[in-house]
Amino acid sequence: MGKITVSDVAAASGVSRAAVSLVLQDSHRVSAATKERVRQVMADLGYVYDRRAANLRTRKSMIVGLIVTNVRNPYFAELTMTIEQRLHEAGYTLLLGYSHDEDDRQRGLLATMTEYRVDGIVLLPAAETTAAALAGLNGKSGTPHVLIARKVRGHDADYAGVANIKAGALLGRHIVEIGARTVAFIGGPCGSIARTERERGLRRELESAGLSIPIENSIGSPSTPAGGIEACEKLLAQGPAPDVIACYSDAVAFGVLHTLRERDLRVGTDLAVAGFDDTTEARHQNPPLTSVATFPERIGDEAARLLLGRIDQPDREVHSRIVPPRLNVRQSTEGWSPTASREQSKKGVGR
Amino acid sequence: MGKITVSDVAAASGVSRAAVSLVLQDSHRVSAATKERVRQVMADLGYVYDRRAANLRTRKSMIVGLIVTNVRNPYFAELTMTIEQRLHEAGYTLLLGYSHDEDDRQRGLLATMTEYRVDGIVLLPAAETTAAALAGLNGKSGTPHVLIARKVRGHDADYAGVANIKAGALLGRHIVEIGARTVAFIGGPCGSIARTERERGLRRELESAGLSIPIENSIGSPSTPAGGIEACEKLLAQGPAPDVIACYSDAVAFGVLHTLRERDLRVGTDLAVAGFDDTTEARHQNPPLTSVATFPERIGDEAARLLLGRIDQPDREVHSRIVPPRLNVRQSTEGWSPTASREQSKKGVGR
DNA sequence: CTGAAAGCGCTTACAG
DNA sequence: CTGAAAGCGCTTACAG
Repeated sequence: MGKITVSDVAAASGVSRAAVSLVLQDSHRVSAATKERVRQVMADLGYVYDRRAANLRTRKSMIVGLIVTNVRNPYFAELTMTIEQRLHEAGYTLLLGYSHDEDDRQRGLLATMTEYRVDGIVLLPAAETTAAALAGLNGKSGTPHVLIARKVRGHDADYAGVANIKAGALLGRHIVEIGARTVAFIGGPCGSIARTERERGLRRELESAGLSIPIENSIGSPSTPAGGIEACEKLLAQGPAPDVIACYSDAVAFGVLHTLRERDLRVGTDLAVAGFDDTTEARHQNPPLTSVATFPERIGDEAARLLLGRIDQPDREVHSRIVPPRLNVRQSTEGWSPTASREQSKKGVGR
Repeated sequence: MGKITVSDVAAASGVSRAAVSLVLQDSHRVSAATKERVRQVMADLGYVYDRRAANLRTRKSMIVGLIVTNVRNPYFAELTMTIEQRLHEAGYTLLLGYSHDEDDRQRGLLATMTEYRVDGIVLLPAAETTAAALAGLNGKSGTPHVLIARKVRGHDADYAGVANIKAGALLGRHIVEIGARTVAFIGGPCGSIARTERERGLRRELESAGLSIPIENSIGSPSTPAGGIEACEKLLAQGPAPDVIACYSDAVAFGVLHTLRERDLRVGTDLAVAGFDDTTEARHQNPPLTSVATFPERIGDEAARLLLGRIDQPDREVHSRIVPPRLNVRQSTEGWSPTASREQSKKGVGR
């Protein structure tokens, strides 16, 4: 009943412990006959390999840490799935933690993973992460790691993410093209680089056409439907709805659509709404939601590739992989036009 | 640059390795002064505790394995988040794997986790899991584990899940009450216990009111929006839409809503649609979706509790925690009535 | 192709 | 309160 070890297997099959270890690794230094015999003994005894011991000895762990803020967000769920898939293919198992966007929690998870001597870490940084909090990862006893989706100012590390300024600009141009005059940018964590960059791209294109987003029309929130509802209500409380509500993410947009429905504002007619990420749910909305695709599978893929590369060559130069976004136009903006909207106003709808 | 170990710390602080170990555990057998000195040395040297070595020695791991099929499904995402939270609070770290509903993959993950000597495993079994595939978990060198969401026929283990028959019955009664005559049950993995049970409860209530679900109106699919679209198209190809489409899950229902919209069938007027799980998205649909809540947070909570109990007492009797479901009625069924629907048919809408 | 010995980095009695 | 010794279960040169 006590755990069976290589020693037990060695004794029962009449070979040395080293020989058993070689069988475990399917070494060609052991005859086929011996291998078979030893394996039979293992099966009979119910031997189970102990990777912890093996890893301690070989100084590898074949474990990678994955820290994300939250997986209720389908975008992060997709990212997580892809990364697990790629690292699994490379023979790694994942140690998982959710930071809930809390710096303390993230710090604890990083410490734990370091103490387990993971071979590498994939980190989607909590919103307020400082370079100081990650400094330990780059020190002499650091851990190979890659940041995803959010960069951390002042922290030099491999990074995979989407071109957020470009993403904002794509939507900005589209807004100009449909002839909108008034625009709001809603949702997303206020300080975050991703939000800042999307807004910057958006404003750049709008301004080149003489449009702008009044400061009170840029409203942050958590990147969730609930956040979208809250931000949208704040926006509508300020005055008449703008021509376009650009949402930080599809998740936010879902909440916005909900709120607008409750107010009997017809999306795609009375006003236009768009999101970012292009989740599956976006095209299943009513009306289907215009969204800027940010390709979590590709980002996950690049992140896994970067990490494997760095584990292999810890001292190589730092790389960034920036995935280009794509605008997918759907009914939620396509249906809107300045005329249609103005007619509505005349009929008194829209307020 | 070579890794700093307890020996290095001991040498640098002039105490024995045992003493350093005791400091690490904050033992009262070491004086405060010594502790402070040793800790200072650790900080100066950049010492990082090696949990693998410690765990090897103490024969614990403080790691729990979590295997779920997929986390794109928001229901599973919520379950995962809750379990991580509870186990984290209890001091455990999670080893994660996605089975993608594949038996082979699941088998591999279970083997890996066993080899890492996890203290326990939380398993959301792949759809086709057999008792034989899990037999190893119950053997003499087994691992404490708990099954969630899906039972496995013939495998005796702790289990946390929702009362699926009851859930089906709740929806069945509601369907009878709104006066529907024709019903379909759409989506969900065909062989699975969850689907079978939800359908059984549904049929029981319908039959007690003289209604039934024709065999060709029970159509399986993956539990995703895409699965819902596929199953719904199959259903509509067979003839006129039924009064009610009961969907295996909200995920399936989202696909069904999408398909019905494309066919210009008005949900909540021409016909009724309902789902299971009551995800946040359900109440943000247009119209808001009637759904039977299945409380993933509560199931995750119970699962964590069961696992911790079993890790503590490996030989205790097997427990099941069955969470009662709740029906949340919304516009997608509430708006429908036999009359409204009949008027539609006369106008030629609905085909 | 095989065996005896050392060691990965920790903890735990045990004796002082 | 501290130290010397053994050991967790594996692998890796090294010598045969």
